[in-house]
Amino acid sequence: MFTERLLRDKRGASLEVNERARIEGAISEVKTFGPRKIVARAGEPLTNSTLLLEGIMSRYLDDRTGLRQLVAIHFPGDFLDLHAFPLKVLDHDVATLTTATVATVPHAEIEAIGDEMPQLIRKLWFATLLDAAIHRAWLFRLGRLDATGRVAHFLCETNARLFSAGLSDGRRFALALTQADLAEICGLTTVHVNRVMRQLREEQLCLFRSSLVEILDPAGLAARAQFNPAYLYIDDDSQLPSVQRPK
Amino acid sequence: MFTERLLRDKRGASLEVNERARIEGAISEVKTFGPRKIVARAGEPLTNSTLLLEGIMSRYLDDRTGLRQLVAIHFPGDFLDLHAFPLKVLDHDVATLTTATVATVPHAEIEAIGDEMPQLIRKLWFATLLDAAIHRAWLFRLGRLDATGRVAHFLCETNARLFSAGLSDGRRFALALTQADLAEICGLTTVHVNRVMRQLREEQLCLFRSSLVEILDPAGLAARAQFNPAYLYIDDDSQLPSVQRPK
DNA sequence: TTAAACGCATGATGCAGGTTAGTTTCCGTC
DNA sequence: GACGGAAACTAACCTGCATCATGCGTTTAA
Repeated sequence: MFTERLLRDKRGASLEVNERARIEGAISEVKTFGPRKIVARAGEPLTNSTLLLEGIMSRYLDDRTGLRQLVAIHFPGDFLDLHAFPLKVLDHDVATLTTATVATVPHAEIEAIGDEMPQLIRKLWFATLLDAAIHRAWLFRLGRLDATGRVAHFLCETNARLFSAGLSDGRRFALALTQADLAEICGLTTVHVNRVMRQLREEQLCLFRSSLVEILDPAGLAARAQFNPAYLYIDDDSQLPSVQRPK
Repeated sequence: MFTERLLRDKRGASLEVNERARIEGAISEVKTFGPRKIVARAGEPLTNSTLLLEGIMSRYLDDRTGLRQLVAIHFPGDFLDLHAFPLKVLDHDVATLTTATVATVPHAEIEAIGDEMPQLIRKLWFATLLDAAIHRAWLFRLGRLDATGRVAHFLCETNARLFSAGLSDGRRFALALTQADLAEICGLTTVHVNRVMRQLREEQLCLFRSSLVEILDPAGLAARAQFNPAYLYIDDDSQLPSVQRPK
């Protein structure tokens, strides 16, 4: 039950029953954090990794003046600091955004899995590379899209990820983030995110109020965002909007 | 000899003699590409990964109008598409920037290494996560630094990476990139990169002409860039400039 | 029950960086 | 030594987003 969303519908990396059992057996603890709590700090040696069961968490880097840039956002089913297993020490902080429930997996257990089940280790490797692919999409977003495109791209991505986790119907989903969070994701100011949201609303592309996102025009939003979900490696993404669906 | 720079001086992941031998034995082919050649395209299934021996290569995403965003740049010693082993298909293009010599490693060989040498697979995993850590630093760069900071940050990072590969003395290094390349890395226009380079020159921080970078004021440049090399996981980075060296 | 804090909304103003349109310098090659 | 093509560099203009400020409704906590 803890792993039902882990790698769900991920191309070529979905977990077998025995693999899920092995990971569930490796869990040492399940706990809940309040909202906006720091879970791990950059530079601190880690001996466990964290599987997110419920809530939203983030990974971020702060600049000298305290301005924050999120480098990743995580939803239920994400193994959010699995990369701490090979790296041992992280280069960023990890925190909750909402109240969040997590399962803890000791690195010693992952090490054992490496010896016992090479195929499963490869799937965990895959999971960390999926995060890297998302990093790359974020780089494109920050480097080449304007403010409206960035927010639209994030909303398309989030819809796709939550859809694949069974948490979006493809158009509507709960998202307990503030406009300030969006700003820290998209490299903008809160003020400007507010203007962008109004614009998306006025163009009848998307609504976002009281923690609910409603995509009115999936194709239009994807076009505005130049969004193509290929980088999410979802098994069947044909139901998801995309700028162009090649082949 | 092909692996002398691979994971060199990387914290806790340097290769043992037998591990290097295993990887060298896995190389199926060594070849050279001309400058600005596409080596792999997004969406294309791959059965080999590529170890860069000489030259500079890039990974990038293009937008609808052809504007390009580099998501990674690679120097000798980098295993530049090792992530293609678990992922099988890439989400971005791979190309040379200069003439480049590469060694090809079939995925079947990596698979075999997984069964034989779990420790070595973990180091290869580490190598892909190092790329992800660099992605995160690039996200910070694009999201929170101004144009001058971005270019300064890239130059500090490149100095550190080349230093760790034995290709920079810590202040001066060869870098056969154009200002247009810098623009595609930093999410700027070539015109603006040119302005920034002049500014760095006038502030006596850094020179870049005829493919040679000379850092005049390492501490000043690092400060302008808010650069801290921790994310590069270099064994001993104490000789590298940094904004603040904690502890 | 009030006040403080937070999230959202909107307006005015300024500047960093984009855009367009060049010129200049440095190549290699015929 | 003339030609062509890239890369580097410059200048004039314009705009998207940051910055600063203010108000308002709603939640939190004292």
